Amino acid sequence: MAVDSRERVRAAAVKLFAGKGFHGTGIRDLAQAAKLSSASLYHYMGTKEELLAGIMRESLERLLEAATLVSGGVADPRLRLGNLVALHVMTHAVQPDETRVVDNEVHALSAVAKRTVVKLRDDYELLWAEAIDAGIAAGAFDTARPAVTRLALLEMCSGVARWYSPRGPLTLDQLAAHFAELAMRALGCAGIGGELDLERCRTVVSQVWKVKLRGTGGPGGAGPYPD
Amino acid sequence: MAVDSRERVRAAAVKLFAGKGFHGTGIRDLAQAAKLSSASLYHYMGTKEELLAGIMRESLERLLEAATLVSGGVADPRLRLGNLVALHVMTHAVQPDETRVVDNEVHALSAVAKRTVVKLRDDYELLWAEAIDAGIAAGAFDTARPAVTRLALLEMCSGVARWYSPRGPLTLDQLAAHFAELAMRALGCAGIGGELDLERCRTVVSQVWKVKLRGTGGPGGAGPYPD
Amino acid sequence: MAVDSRERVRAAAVKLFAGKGFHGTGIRDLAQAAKLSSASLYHYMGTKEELLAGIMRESLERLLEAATLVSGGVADPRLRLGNLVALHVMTHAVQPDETRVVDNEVHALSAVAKRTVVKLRDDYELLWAEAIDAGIAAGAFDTARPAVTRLALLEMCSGVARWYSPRGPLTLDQLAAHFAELAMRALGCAGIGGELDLERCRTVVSQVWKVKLRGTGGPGGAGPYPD
Amino acid sequence: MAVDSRERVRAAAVKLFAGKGFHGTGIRDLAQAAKLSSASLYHYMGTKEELLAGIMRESLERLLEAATLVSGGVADPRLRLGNLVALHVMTHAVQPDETRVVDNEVHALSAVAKRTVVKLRDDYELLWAEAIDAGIAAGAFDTARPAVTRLALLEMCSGVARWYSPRGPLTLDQLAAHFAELAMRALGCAGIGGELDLERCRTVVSQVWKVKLRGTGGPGGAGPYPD
DNA sequence: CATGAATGAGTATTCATTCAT
DNA sequence: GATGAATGAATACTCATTCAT
Repeated sequence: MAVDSRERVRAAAVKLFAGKGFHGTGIRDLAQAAKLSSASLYHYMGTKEELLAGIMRESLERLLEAATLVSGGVADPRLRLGNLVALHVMTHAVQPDETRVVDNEVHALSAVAKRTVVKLRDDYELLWAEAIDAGIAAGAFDTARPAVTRLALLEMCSGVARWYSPRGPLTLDQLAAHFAELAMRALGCAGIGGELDLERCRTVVSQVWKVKLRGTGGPGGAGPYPD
Repeated sequence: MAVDSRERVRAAAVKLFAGKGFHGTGIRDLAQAAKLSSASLYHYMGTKEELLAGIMRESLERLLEAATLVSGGVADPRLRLGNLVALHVMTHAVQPDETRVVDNEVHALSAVAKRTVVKLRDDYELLWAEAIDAGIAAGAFDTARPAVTRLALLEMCSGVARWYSPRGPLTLDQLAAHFAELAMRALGCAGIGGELDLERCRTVVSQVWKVKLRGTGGPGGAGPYPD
Repeated sequence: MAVDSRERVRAAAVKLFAGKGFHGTGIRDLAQAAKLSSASLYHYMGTKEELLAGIMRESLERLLEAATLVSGGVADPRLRLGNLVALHVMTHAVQPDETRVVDNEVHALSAVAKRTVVKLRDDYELLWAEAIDAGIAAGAFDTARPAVTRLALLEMCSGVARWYSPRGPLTLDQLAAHFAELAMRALGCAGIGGELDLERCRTVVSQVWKVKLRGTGGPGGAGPYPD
Repeated sequence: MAVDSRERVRAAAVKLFAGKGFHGTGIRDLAQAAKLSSASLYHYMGTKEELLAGIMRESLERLLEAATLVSGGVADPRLRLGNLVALHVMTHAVQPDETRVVDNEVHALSAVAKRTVVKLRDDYELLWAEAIDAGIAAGAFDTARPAVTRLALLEMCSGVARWYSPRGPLTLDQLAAHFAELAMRALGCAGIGGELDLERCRTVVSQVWKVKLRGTGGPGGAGPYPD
């Protein structure tokens, strides 16, 4: 029961912070969404800001762990980056609320908490940077401004959280593959889509976030974006 | 004096809404930033929400006008999209606060205001969609999922507002050219950078936003992002 | 405790609204009078206007119920009106704050609440109108302008709330009897004072308003009005 | 022009204070109704409270003067009181806003201003008291509680300001005559309506308030109260 | 004569948080 | 574990009033 409540609070916070922003979400909103009184809320959380910080830290830790799992030991920089892109896109598609909170609510953090979060984010981006640099060093990638390109690709992939719908025409794998292809093109590198380990990415996302995924299952109907 | 104050309020709101979010910005913050008492603020604005809505509407109207100016009458879809990309990137680089407010604070709008803003955004995106569709129809572009690619590119370009610094190593033109190149690659289309009318984009941004631009001037020193 | 506070808030509101008017009473005044912080006030009320509307509605419902109790089943229109007058006067003497709020603060109500209150007031006045009309039809009453006379009598009786003091020389019964006599004279009808059921009126007032009445007890000393 | 504005302010204040109460009327409401900016308002008034006090004092002075004019030198107490009643009713019918402000907004006055106003009110009521006492002494009036009866009659007559409409079926003279009759009945004194000097009352009201009256002209159509 | 600009103090209401039960 | 009660501080916004122009 306690665990249940704790999770309900966490889940409510993620959804509300994503939808209305940290400052736009009141403690009463949280209580209502978690089916608890606002006083009871405080059995399961510290302050509202600690709740936010916990969500962000945990989300980034999961992303970082997942990224390590899908990129570690992959020698080919192209595949390494491809997996990173696929994972990032899948994560943002499957957990849009968590990722939007991470991406949009840093400003609401205290200086101390911000430091932690920014550090995690930097560690994560380093994986991308290393893959890109390695690809350039190996002559596989071609881009005049690696850092700019990295930022461009990260933003492109993070944007998925803002528009992807699981009820749309794309499966997770199709989505991830398309973005991996876009990334490779951006880096001047012909399609290696067939060699991506999408299943591994899916499995990792599923494990790290403890969610079930519909896998490669077909589309679920007309979504909010046309194709 | 009145005009001055009105503009100070608007400018303060843009900066604060961008930095701390609409709900994170108090009327006292606004007053302090505008060097006015909180009561005096109300000589120059309606409600706080109307202030936000005004900023968003005006920003989108300017973007839409600018986009029409740089894309209208450009027959080649590649050049048309290239100009749209360059303009979008320049706008987000030059006016990062306005564009971040537009991109991040829609949730704070009332239903009525939201409708207006979403309509403007849709009109704007239509210009991109038409250029991409025309490019595909003409055989110039190659992408399996035009709509997904469009969203990916838009997010990629909008992200510029989150990290670009005018004090960094890239000039506006270099930035815009790089993103145009990324877009063309994403659409499977060889570099046409040389034919982009970057000067026209710069002029339009400058006029529409009534700001002076450093033009193609060299880099200003080390920025917050490495290259 | 909760009930206590709720009642304290209601009682404070009645007294203050009566004395200084709705708009003249601040939320801080209410809080102070209810011995609560202004924030705590909101545990026991909705908005300030809902508090007012609740007071007015409840007061009118009680008055209407009481009037029905003392006039229902009384065949003789003279006695029926006499009882209505006695009840009205007693109510205004015993609950001057509630009745003054009802009589003076309608303008502070929102359109919706106003409708409800006016409807109740109309229902109540209908009892008077019916008794007067019946008395005329029966030849017991004689007045050229029944509607005008009704309004005149109502205002005359309501005025009691503005000047009567329980510490004055008149008991409730004496007051009520005097006004019943005035009403009968106004309707050209010889004194029937002896037949009025003042005790029933007193009992009904006492029950409906849940107050103890000194009954027919003698005067308590010199009051604010001379006799 | 100045005089015009001053009168517009006064007129606006009377109407608004009567309709929404002193505390319910903002300085901006006054400015709008007087077609002036809120700053300009202060060319024609002191503080808002002084404006109210001025209105109340002046209204009471006019009423007192008028009452003196219609009752002075009238030997018969029945006629004297009859004239006072007729004048009071006419005044409340013709100037409902002024009289309602006087009757309802005393609580908004400062202690000093309240003293003046209460003194004037007492002086005025003394005229009624003297007439009633004289009538009793002369054996013309019969009432057990002269003071209570006086208060009852005053409230009855003042109520006219709350419901009379000049567009209703009663002319001023009919209204005044009816109330004089009610008063006489209340005082146990047969009809002396025919001897009332209604024309004199009308003239005095007209002069004192500087208004034109439709005189005894017929009814203007269906009004808000039936007869 | 008229007003836009300005504001300190105030408005009603909500905030996140604590605590006794 | 759960919550009704409570509140100091904050919220967005309005008040009556002044004054320079």
